[in-house]
Amino acid sequence: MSTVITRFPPSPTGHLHIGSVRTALFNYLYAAKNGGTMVLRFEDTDKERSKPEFEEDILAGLNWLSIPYTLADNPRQSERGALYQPHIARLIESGHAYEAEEGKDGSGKKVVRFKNPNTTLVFTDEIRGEVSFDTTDLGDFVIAKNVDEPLYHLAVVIDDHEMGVTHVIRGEDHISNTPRQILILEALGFTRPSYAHIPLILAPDRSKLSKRHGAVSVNEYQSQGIIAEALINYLALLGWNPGGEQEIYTLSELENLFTLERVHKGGAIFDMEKLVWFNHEHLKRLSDEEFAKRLKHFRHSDTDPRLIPLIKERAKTLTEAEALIEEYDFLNPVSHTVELLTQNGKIAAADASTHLHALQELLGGVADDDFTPERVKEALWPYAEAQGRGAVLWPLRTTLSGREKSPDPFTLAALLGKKTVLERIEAAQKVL
RNA sequence: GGCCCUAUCGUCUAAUGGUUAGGACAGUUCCCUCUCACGGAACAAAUCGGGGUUCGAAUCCCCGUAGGGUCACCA
Repeated sequence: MSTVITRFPPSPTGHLHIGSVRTALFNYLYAAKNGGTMVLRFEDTDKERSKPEFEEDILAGLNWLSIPYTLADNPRQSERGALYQPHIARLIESGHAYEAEEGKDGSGKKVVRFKNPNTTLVFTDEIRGEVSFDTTDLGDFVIAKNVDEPLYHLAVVIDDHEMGVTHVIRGEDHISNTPRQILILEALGFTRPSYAHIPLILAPDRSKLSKRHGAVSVNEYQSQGIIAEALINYLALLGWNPGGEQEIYTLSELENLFTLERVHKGGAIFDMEKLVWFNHEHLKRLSDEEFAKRLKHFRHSDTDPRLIPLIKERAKTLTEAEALIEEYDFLNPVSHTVELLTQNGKIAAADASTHLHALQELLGGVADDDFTPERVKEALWPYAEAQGRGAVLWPLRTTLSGREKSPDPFTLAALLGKKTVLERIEAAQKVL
């Protein structure tokens, strides 16, 4: 059995699309699982729409996602012209194709058409089983603009053959292209690769996912604070499932589990909320150091390491993390209002003041060099229990944070240090 | 419209002839809790319809219906 070679052949006519990413991922996973490789080439025969910047964008996206690929020799179809010419000539010579004088502009230039044998063609799809077509419906389709320039179907067949592609795994939208390509490939005497057509990713209205439905390029998800691990995990499970009830997978786990047999036949709707859930799960699994690194890369500035655990627990995306950093400015001086300290009057100002005074005394008993959340809690808890936790802890927490919402007061106290804590209590007392 | 593909909770899915049809996201309720977050528990929610085959069908077959894809000198 020959080495498995799969392929990812994007046309550089736009940013790396989320659907393309999943196709690339499935191709990579299949190759990895079977000890093969995925080759990448650019199908840029459409000269008007193909742009170098999109090639770079596609490569950058794959790198960001850590999806490995092998760049083909002469990866651009536009630069492989010499390779196609003999095949076109051979097809004409053998009578499988002919030149036809019918330029649509009436200029008299000649295109090359494939001589359709008008038969029934059956191929086996690894996901769908046998699929049959009557090729008569296709007519004598055009396979080259002229004797030197191949069109998509011809170029694909020749490229796949030259690159030793054994498995063609692509979107369901290519299923009706397959008979044409098999016809050409057999006329050329090439061996048929295995085919697998994976279901499409759908918008919430079940139509093909496109720009009008929101983000479709990986860049956009990246800039929304989605991390690569989460996108990979989510996309892998859209239209495929290894069975069982595990949801969180790493790329290397997926490499071991992937099989085409378990790929679905029906399209799947893209659900941003579930992606965000996966993102939060993967974010929580990052070490504090790694989280800080990602965050730095995302917002281009450092974050106080003491804040990292607090943010990691709360932010579902790096964008949310960024917003939380703005919000969690506890380390800077805070200001107090009576409304805040008394929970809008729910707690009597006099009581709040009394409690703060008592807490001040208790905190004085905690050693400066042992000012941990646990120690602080130990010192204050009995008093809070006795006096009513809400009445005691709310004023303390708002005193320390200056905000309605924040982490708990013990964590904050340890974060700020004993000296600052006592200063803030003083300041709050003055307001009350 | 022709051809092709598909069909389990709102969404992603498990169950490959025998389960009270399971899990996850979202939703609701409750617990934990000074707030936010985390965590825990529970509730609600599905086999597109009709015929077969079978002791037994979400699962196999047929017919409908619905959705999608594709019909370029684009890829």
